[in-house]
Amino acid sequence: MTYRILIVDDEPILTELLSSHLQDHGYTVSVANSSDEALEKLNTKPNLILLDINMPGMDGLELCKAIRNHIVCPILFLTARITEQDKVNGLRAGGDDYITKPFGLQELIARIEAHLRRDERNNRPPEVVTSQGLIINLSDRKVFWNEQELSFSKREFDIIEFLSSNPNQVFDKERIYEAVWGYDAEGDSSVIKEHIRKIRAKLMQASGSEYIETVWGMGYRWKK
Amino acid sequence: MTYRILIVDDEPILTELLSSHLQDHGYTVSVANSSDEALEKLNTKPNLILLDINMPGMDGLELCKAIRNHIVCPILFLTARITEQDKVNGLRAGGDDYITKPFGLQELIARIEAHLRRDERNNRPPEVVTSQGLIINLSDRKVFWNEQELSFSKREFDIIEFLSSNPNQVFDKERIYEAVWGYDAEGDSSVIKEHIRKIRAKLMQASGSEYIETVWGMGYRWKK
DNA sequence: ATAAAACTTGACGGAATTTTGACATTCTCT
DNA sequence: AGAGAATGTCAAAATTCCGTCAAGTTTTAT
Repeated sequence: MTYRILIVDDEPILTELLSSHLQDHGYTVSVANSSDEALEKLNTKPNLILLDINMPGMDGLELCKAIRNHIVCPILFLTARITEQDKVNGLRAGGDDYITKPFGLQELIARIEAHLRRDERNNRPPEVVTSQGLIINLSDRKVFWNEQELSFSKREFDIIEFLSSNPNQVFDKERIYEAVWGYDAEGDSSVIKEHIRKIRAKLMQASGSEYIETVWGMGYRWKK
Repeated sequence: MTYRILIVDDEPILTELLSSHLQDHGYTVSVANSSDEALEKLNTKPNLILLDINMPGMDGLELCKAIRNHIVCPILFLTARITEQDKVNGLRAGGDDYITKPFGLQELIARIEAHLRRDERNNRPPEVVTSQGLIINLSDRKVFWNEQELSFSKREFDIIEFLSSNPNQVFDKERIYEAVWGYDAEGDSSVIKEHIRKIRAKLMQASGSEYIETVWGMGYRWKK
């Protein structure tokens, strides 16, 4: 899953820097240089918002409240101020965290990740059930065939998770590789056929049926 | 346990009356006569909030949403209105119940108690009991194996608390480190395997069984 | 102040996983 | 049918990860 982040700040230099840095970390980034623009860009359905608290026109705090009327996602304030009162005001307006300028990019990334994870944990459906008694529990990362638990390695489970969460769709090896290894991973996506083999063997041994179908020349698909 | 109740209403006469009545029933009461005051008084960590829906300035519904961004507790609306639409609006804003004015004090107490009871059931497990006689008391920070108390250091207990509160889920070392040390802590999350080792040794010595499972390449999980 | 306990660090070996590459098989198209 | 490309199989190599220990540092208790 690749996350979308909306940056709201009126300093183009800063937004430019942040944007490219976040993109390097695999995020999809939208930028708004004004409050109005920010409200428009909410339709990109960001997973997280970085919000400069000092903005001309509508204040960052006001904007925060306005945003809260539309979507639910973590909102992190970027600010030079740091008084306790500011903090209270920000949280009161519906913000989730404060990051004071100047901040390290590492810290920024760490906080973003923390909030995204927390947010994700709050609204993740716990499990996916597929045909004929095979249960894939995504939060526990366990797979059951009837009462029996099947054991999969990390990569194997990640591939199962990706495919079974998007049943009946065909994904080529590059796509799967990107989803599981990461967009910037270097390496040969031909490893996948080996992992697929292992997965198939385990599933077949336990259940006696095929869950992953090869679509020749196109990729693989999870049958449902 | 004595519960804290926050009353939010702009009519001093009413708040005065309610306050003394609730105090007679053993509750600790805070009063806010405006929305701003209400938000400030959230730091008293009320267990329940009585909220007048008709308030000057920020509307009761808005206030309710704002409160919801900060704490989780039952919110009961006090209102003269009673249309179905109002009810829907209120619940949508995050309210838990409606009490229409004028109301009997007995009824009020009854509803408050009902909600407190329900709330307590929902999110205050004072202790976690896991398989075979192991008891983890989170509020006292003590662990028992049958009658015998086991001793854990702070870090050890923190890790046990985090894992056992989220049984069966797998957390990688970074995630555990973040949860226990804090998301902005610097340091090497590899310390965790050493703490895990200590925890396992103590639990094994006392109970003879494994509670923490290693999921290779993914992290650790509390078996339940 | 001193001792004890808790916490952290780094290194090592072994174990499980992941990757690689050679080769076999299957499929598509002519 | 046969060439070429894509996929499947297998075993060995490379890598990553975990458990353990010993030693150093910090914190807490006496």
